[in-house]
Amino acid sequence: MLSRCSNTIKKMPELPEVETIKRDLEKTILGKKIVEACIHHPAVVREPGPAAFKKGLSGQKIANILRKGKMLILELSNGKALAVHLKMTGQLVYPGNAKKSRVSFRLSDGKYLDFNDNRLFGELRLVDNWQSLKFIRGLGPEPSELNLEQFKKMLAAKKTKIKNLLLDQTFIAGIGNLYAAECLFRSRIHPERPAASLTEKEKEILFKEIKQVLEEAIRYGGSSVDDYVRVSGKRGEYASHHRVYDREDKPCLVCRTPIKRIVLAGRGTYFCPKCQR
DNA sequence: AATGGGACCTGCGCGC
DNA sequence: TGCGCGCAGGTCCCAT
Repeated sequence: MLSRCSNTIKKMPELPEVETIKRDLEKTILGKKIVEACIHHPAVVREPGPAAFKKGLSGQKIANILRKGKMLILELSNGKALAVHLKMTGQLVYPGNAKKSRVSFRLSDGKYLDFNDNRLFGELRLVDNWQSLKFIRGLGPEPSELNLEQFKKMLAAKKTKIKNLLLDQTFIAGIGNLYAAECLFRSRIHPERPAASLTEKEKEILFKEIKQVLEEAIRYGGSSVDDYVRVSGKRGEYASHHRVYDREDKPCLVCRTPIKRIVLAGRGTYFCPKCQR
């Protein structure tokens, strides 16, 4: 039997974590100017080239900060935007030390905003028009902007497994592997159920749980399982509220049945085989 | 057309 | 004790 310790699990920031970072950034760096971008590892700068990236950022005020799904957008005073995707191990830390960062931004207050990213999956893009980014254009609706009727319509005729659908950013924005597991557990829905097979009642419950879990996680500052930290470097406090994620073989918190782990869409999927049908 | 799997990466736990 | 393998996951891309 494979056993996984919880600290081997890498978890990327999902909607609640990125939203927490967005709010932290609003409190700390909004309105400040980027004096200089120091690129320590060019791989994370996806567009444009390093020179144009530095030039386009230099002297620009951070005018507005938005989140779209798991993507952060920093709108700049020159009309361009810095789009940031943290992927799995990306972090934005302020004030940083500019030492282990992939890119650090020296701000007008003399401090650094560090972009850290062990695994180099993260993406920084300086663009003229963030709305036209392919990822943004493909994004499904934000859970918070969705009503029940729309959600029901979206599920209709979908034969895909419900878990896979929740992970699909073009279907709904911001849910990742951890929150998909938590939402389905609380809704008592088996992750492999074809989406369209959910009863009206189940669709209502799932809709409600998605909103509730995400809101709750935001209130706790997100889930720090491994790499995710808040802008201050502090951990999010939601992980202790997880009920099913990363609990393989541990007793279900409702019925004591051992939690099962299967692989769906290449992702570890945790569920209670008794509660979730 | 929808679905699935590999690539991209690195750090860490575990097995030998 | 030490080393190397396999796994973790979001998104893109390609094959079926």
